[in-house]
Amino acid sequence: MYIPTLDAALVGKVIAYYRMKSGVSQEVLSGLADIGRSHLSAIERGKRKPTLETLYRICTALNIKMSTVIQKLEEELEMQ
Amino acid sequence: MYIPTLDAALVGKVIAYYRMKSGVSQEVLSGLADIGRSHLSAIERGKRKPTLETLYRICTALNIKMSTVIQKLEEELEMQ
DNA sequence: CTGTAGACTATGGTCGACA
DNA sequence: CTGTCGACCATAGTCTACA
Repeated sequence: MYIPTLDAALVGKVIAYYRMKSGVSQEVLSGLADIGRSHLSAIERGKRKPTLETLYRICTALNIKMSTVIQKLEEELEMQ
Repeated sequence: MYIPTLDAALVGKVIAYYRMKSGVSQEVLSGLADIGRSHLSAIERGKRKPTLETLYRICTALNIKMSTVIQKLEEELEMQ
């Protein structure tokens, strides 16, 4: 069973979408979620994939559910 | 804004739940998901937290959606 | 405000062996 | 079948600085 790797660009796209929807900058979000700003930048650009922990912190800071973000991600994945 | 760390034990509990529901051993699942068995063992016991990538591989191998697992996790988190 | 880069640290992940 | 350990390697994540 071959499983393709998770598309980092899609993950970043979805996270950026919800951040912008909340109208907050990377700077502010990274501060709220307590993660490095340059790292958040890398995640949104698909240069890095977050751990579940990091996704959790981002979602909590944005006051949205992880499942909401994951569902959006799954929709994007299906479109590929 | 203080965000508590994600409870690794809960994450492991949920993953173990869905693995057992599928009736597959850690050995088989780690093989299907192409991740190390000792690492899967550590995740289920809450000794380590997976990356989004790893969760994705596990869910794909179990033929379930990540969002399903995340929702279950969120239910558990709310109960705490 | 965001992208990038470098240097570094922490931890996720692999593999083999054994209870 | 699962837990654990040790040695390693890979990459997530931090921080500073500058375009």
